[in-house]
Amino acid sequence: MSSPTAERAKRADAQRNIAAILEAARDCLVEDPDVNVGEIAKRAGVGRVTLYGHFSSRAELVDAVFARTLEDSDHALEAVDLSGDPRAALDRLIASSWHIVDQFRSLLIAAQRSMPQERIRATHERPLRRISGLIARGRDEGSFRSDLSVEWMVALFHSVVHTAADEVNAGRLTDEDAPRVISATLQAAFAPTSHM
Amino acid sequence: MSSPTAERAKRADAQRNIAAILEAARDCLVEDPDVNVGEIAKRAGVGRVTLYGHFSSRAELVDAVFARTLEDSDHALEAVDLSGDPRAALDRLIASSWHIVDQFRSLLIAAQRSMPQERIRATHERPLRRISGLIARGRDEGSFRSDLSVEWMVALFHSVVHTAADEVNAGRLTDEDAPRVISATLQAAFAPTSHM
DNA sequence: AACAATTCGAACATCTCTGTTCAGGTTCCG
DNA sequence: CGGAACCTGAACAGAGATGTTCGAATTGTT
Repeated sequence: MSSPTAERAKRADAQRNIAAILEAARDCLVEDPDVNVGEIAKRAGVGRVTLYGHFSSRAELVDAVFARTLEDSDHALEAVDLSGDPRAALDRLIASSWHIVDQFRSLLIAAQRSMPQERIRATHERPLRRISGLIARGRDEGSFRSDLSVEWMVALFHSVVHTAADEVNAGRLTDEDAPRVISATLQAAFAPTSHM
Repeated sequence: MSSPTAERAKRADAQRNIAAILEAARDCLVEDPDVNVGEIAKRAGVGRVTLYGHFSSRAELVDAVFARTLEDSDHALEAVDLSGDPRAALDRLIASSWHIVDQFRSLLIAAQRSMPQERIRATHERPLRRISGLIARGRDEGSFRSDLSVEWMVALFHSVVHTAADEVNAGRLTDEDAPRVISATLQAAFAPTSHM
């Protein structure tokens, strides 16, 4: 039954350990982007050697955690209704994106230190497309300005949400205020220019 | 003549070397925030031991380079006329800040990896005050919106300029377009809300 | 029960970087 | 010119981290 190329299914305990390692790695990396492999193994309740048996290098582990997190995030974003008035949709997207970014800010830093830029970008592709799609539609319908490139507006979206996360982290902004502030900023930045 | 607390003046060759090290360190850190001490010494045309004779640790050297760069930047910003229409002043400030941030983006990363957050913030104090002052005045005069905190607007200023630098670095924005895009973004984000 | 897959810790090999020591040479400064 | 300050390269010590090897024990699968 097993095709020549298909690897034999892992044993149950191996699968459990892999899952535990991924979960522990995510937790550890969120706390400290420079956490070492030993710490991750310990938190996963597993020997360091076992970890290396499943992930041949630290970079590979970080990549796996990062990719999986982006997948999860994209799945969460799938539930957001992006139809209707683009401005309202933008607010909904902000509300949902905010917590995700805030939560995994440190994980992104870890990724930036061990993964090539293109790989990080590629991993972001699907969530990026959601934002990009909404912005493009908003422009077409005249709800958003057209004198700035979609790419820039996407970058701005990212940037503003991230900045809010940093400000919360620094104690200069509260958790509850963040979505409102982000929204007030982006809605103004995206609005069509009056004098055209 | 030398007071008890005053250190004896360094010898001329020592002063030259210190200057060479600072300059080399700035160049190296701009190219690679993780550059090692040996590389910096080599570029300064000096032995590693000599470097450690003047800076007792890598962190101290990074701090010195960073502080000096911020000083230089602040001095450059001093020439910018921040009086008159706040909107026009903002544009002038953007034009001047843009190149500085673009140039020393990598240096900031190096600082973030070896200096405590408060120290980085403290080093930014003077340039930060310029921005903050302009924004406050613009708000008072009704040129800028008042429904967002000055702190947030300052953070946004930083963030947008930085994002532009990243986008240029990634090839998604050209060097010449950057100031215009930054300005178009910030002016919109700072403008008073119409429906108040 | 038997076999293979998996795990374990401890030890090992390496690498890279930081920071120090030393002994001898060079440069400055009065 | 004489002494102190300074520089030098090489070598050393040490901290961490990654990744590997080993033999023995354990656990899943059939």
